Amino acid sequence: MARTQGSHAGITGPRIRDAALRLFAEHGFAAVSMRQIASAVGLQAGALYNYTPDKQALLFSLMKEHMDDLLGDLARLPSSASPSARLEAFVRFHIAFHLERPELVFIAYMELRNLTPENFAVIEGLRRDYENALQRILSDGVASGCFEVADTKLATLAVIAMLTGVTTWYRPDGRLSVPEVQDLYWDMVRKSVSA
Amino acid sequence: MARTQGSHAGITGPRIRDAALRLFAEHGFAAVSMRQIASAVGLQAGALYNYTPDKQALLFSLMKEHMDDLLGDLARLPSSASPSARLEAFVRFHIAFHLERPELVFIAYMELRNLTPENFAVIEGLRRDYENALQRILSDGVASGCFEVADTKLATLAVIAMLTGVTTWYRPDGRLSVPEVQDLYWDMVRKSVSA
DNA sequence: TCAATATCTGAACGGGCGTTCAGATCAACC
DNA sequence: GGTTGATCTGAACGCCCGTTCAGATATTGA
Repeated sequence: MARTQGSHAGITGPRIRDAALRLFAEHGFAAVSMRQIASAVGLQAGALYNYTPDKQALLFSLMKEHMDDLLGDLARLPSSASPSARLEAFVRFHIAFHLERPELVFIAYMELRNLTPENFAVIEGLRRDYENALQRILSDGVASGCFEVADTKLATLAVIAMLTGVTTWYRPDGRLSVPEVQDLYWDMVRKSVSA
Repeated sequence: MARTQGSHAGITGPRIRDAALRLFAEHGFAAVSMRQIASAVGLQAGALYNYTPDKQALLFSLMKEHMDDLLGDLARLPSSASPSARLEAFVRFHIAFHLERPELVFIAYMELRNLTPENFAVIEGLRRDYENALQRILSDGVASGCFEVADTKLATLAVIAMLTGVTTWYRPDGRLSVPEVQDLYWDMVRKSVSA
């Protein structure tokens, strides 16, 4: 027998993932070469193919894991509270989650068109699951009379777009802390769907 | 003497611009080659260089003209009305303008990182001018008591992000007309900044 | 009609691309 | 300590890249 697992596989794999994440976020998927990724990890390009079947799979796995994390964490939010409390929890969660991983968020939004049609369909389905979770909250709130929203689908997309925009300007060393940002966005969202 | 102007220049130039616009929007700047653009216009790649010094200038001119159009049209909105009326006009204008040119909007948001630092600074400056116009409206409204906004800078970015998101889902043959979309977004924005 | 010149072609330049693979290297188990 | 197999190198494959430019082509003013 020999090694049951590659001795470096457990280290090199994540390092490749991190390098690809950083480079894709900075320059874009199409503008980053496998040789650049390999160089960032201290490898030759060929060695990458011990860890990914091809460049496309590298992008897809980053986006897929990101969406799985997003939906997994979302599912842990309390679902029995009032629509207003659930909406507040959603807003605060969305902001915190996205600010914790700006590079993944950037990739997940910008590189959709670089996915193969099959991979795109998978990510798009997960994205829709996420949107549906918010739409459910808004619908419940409208049904119970605590929200007044003319079109829950449009409101869902509007709220998500507004919240996700935080990643384009927030800086950890900036004027506002994360809780302050959460408070400010929650105040706007709360009013925008209020009766 | 000979031709005072190239007989095709007035036709080929815009055709190159349009092809580049379409291809950049569909595949991304980095993923589109000069040969693809030339082929879409029925030329060899070398001929493009009669119309643009290089690929970067092609991207920059698209984005620069887009921002100039945006700011030019914005300046035509009435500026003497009440903050509330000015905000409504801004919201309706932003939606209509962006839905009329989804490809340019897409490029202007997605390809910023493919600009040279100098070109990026120019576009970023114009973008800030646009944001400042909205922030002025919000500040005036806060000063006159008709708006209640805790942080006008954050609210500015939040509103723009929310409105621009319309381009990611709106389809001309979809469920909602442009005026309906404008009404729905204006309703949400109005409430989100209300006192 | 013909000279002038705007426009375009076609080939070339040096270089980088994603991917493959034979063989070198090296760590873990017997 | 030798064997095994995971890991990696280095070279190669065919192809495409942005850009340049000499020369062909096309159109207009004279």
